[in-house]
Amino acid sequence: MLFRIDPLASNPVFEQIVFQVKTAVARGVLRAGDKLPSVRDIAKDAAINPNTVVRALEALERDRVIVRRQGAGCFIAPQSSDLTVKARRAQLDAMAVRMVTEAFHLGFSAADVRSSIGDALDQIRFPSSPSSKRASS
Amino acid sequence: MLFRIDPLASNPVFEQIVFQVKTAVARGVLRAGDKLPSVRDIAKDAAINPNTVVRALEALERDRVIVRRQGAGCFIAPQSSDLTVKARRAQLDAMAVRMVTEAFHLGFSAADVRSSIGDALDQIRFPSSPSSKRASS
Amino acid sequence: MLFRIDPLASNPVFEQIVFQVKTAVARGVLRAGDKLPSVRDIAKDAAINPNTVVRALEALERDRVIVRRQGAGCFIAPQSSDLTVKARRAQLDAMAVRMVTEAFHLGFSAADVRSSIGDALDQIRFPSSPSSKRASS
Amino acid sequence: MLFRIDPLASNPVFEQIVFQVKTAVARGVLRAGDKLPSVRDIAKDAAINPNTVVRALEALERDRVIVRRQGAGCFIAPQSSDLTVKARRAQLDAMAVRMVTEAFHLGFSAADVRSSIGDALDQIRFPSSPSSKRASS
DNA sequence: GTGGTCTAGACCACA
DNA sequence: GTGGTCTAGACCACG
Repeated sequence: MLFRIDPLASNPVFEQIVFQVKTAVARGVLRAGDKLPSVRDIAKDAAINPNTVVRALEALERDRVIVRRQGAGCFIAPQSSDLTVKARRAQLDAMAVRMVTEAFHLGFSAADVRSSIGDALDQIRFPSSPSSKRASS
Repeated sequence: MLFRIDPLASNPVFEQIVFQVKTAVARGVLRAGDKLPSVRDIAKDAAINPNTVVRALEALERDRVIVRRQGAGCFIAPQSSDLTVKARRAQLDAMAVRMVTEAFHLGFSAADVRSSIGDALDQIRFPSSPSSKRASS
Repeated sequence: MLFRIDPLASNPVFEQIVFQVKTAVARGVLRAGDKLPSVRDIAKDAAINPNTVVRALEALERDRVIVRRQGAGCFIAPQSSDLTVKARRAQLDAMAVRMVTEAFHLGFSAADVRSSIGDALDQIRFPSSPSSKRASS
Repeated sequence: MLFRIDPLASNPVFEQIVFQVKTAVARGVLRAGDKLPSVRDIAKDAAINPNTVVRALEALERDRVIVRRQGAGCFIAPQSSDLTVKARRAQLDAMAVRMVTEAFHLGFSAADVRSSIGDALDQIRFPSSPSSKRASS
């Protein structure tokens, strides 16, 4: 897997990596058990500092997107979350409010927002059982 | 108007102020021409440094949410985006992809996302002329 | 790159920095991707406070002249205006009216103004594609 | 004469007054010897603070656009300047460089700038002898 | 009274 | 090392 790092982007490099892995997982490009390239390979491919790659992997492990096994490498984790339903719901709603507010200030209508969200959802490979209760606790 | 600042939150204090003003405008609590409290008053209310308030107001002026007038105060600006349709659309879509991706990793379904967005949209007071009403969702 | 700061000038120090960077870009001295000196170096060179430099860089980023990347530095951005043609044109015309009016009160003729503008234009390195070549002057 | 004050403008109120007087003179709407309304009339018309009007008149007197006579009122002055040719030329060129630089960063071409300046010049009523030597000293 | 600018010095996040 | 944020306190310009 290759990462496309935009050196002129406003967000940090490590965050770009994190988001690209998350996107790949969400779109089914990466699946549970898949192995990520080594830190040094990622760093060489993307021409970035290995420490930055490590930071990205730490963030991904924190979010339970990957698991890091000593000497073996990093693997995509089966989807799970250790957050409570309430906490997860609060995060989702906060993101929704934020997005909708910014969209308002950009001059978009409610229909515009729904349309954009719809387009984004179409690119995601959701698990077969579409219930919000599948995540743990 | 009062600001609720969480000094322990991960996002910067000045950004919390920015978002709270944007939310108030989007919900119709603040309207074009309304005057914000003075820098000193906001700082005292929120128990933060006046310079931090100034930084928030600078960001709000940059986003055309308020105008700052020396000696007079800060006022909510009439909504007007000088940005290209293309640039605005790109921002909206990026936010949508980001939100949907994060929602996926939190274990939510497409229906959950649509529902959360719908709830958030219900709290916004959009301008009277509903521009592009496209078929969506 | 060195900055020449006049602490006694009527315009703010941070604005002097902003204008000097913009001039350097317009004259081709600085090009897209070029790295600016660090905040601390600029502050030391110009004998001003680092926060003042930061303020200048924030203004330059707002105007899309530079991008700031945490931990990496500040870089000249590729030229790209996300502003509406109408908004940009309004800004240009306002500047023209202002300049011409002030020139009149300084006792200059129309020819003087055109000559001065011509001299200034000769120092700018415009992009290769000469967009709208309208009949003028 | 009435002043149009834009409470949402970025520039100070007193500066708006100054510029409107200068524009009126440059366009021949106001001529040497014409009397301006009293401070209190201007303040009442524009719904602004009398002190702000006084500040504007002081600035206009400093620029030799008007003369203030005790008890008589303010009058448009015959065009003159106490600046040296060199100083005036420097001011003109600085304005030109500034305008051209900003125009560059807005994405305009040299032709665009010349055209905009030409339009602005067409609105000015220059004195019959179009020489830059008519101003004093 | 309002906001605008500048200084000095601290601590944190990113590469 | 880089920039990002915050505090504290000063002085000036505008209404």
